[in-house]
Amino acid sequence: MPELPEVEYGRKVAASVLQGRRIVDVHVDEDPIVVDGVAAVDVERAMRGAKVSAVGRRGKHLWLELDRRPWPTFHFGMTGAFRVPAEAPLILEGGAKTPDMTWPPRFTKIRLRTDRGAELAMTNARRLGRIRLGDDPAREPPIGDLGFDPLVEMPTLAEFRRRLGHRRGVLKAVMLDQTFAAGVGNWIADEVLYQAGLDPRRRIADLDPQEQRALHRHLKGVVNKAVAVDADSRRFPKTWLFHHRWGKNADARTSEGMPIEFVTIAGRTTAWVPDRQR
DNA sequence: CTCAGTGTTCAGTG
DNA sequence: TCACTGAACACTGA
Repeated sequence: MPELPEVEYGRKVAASVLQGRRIVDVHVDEDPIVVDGVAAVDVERAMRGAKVSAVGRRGKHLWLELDRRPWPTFHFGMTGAFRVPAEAPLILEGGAKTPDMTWPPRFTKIRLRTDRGAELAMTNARRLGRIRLGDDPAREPPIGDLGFDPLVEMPTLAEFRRRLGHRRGVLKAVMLDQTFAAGVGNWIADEVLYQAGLDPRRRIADLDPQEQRALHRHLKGVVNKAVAVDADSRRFPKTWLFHHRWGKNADARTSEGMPIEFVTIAGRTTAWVPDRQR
């Protein structure tokens, strides 16, 4: 459940179960997603019996704020989600055609239960996710190294321009850089550049003030809108590129009938509309 | 059998 | 130092 809006939805799901509750039982799989010399039992020990005051998020990272240290942190990688029973996942994992409503769901890596009997699971089909422990995760790497979070700490236009001034690279690469804007991933980067009317191959240093303003406005706009609808893509505006970018069809077109091009930039498939992006 | 994918990191090059 | 590329990680279905 990769980008900022999907992770924010995961934060809300976890908070709905955990906030103010005590974790009475937890099972963590011994799996490569548990890293940095941490064993599954270490994560279990950190969580079992602890009371959760809040679920934090910055960019694509989540953590549990407990009444003792260390705190567990979570990253979903290319796939993954926090799940609760009887609630359909936001994104289908493992190439599923229909929502997996079994419990525990396929690809579960962590399961826990609270003093109210509520359950939460973390899934991670492709196992590129990460679980760590930290004494103050928001300030330690990797979370401490992140740039601004566009949902909760979107800079003013003046500050945004100042930060752009420190960057070289092409637009798409800068948008994907987590030390610039935390939580922007492949589809958000493309959506923002599409709405801002900017060619993803352009150099950041070549933007004029109006183009900088468009980038600022649409970054804020796309993230806020996606979060406002709980990252449910069926409720994204019909005009968004998002609805037409998947599958890499040679004849893919926007809602206005403009052809969509697919190129690789910064190592990622980039969907853009030459008729609209300069 | 091959390939790509809503992500990150690391080694190597310029 | 910085920008950039390609590979690696890991899994699944088209």
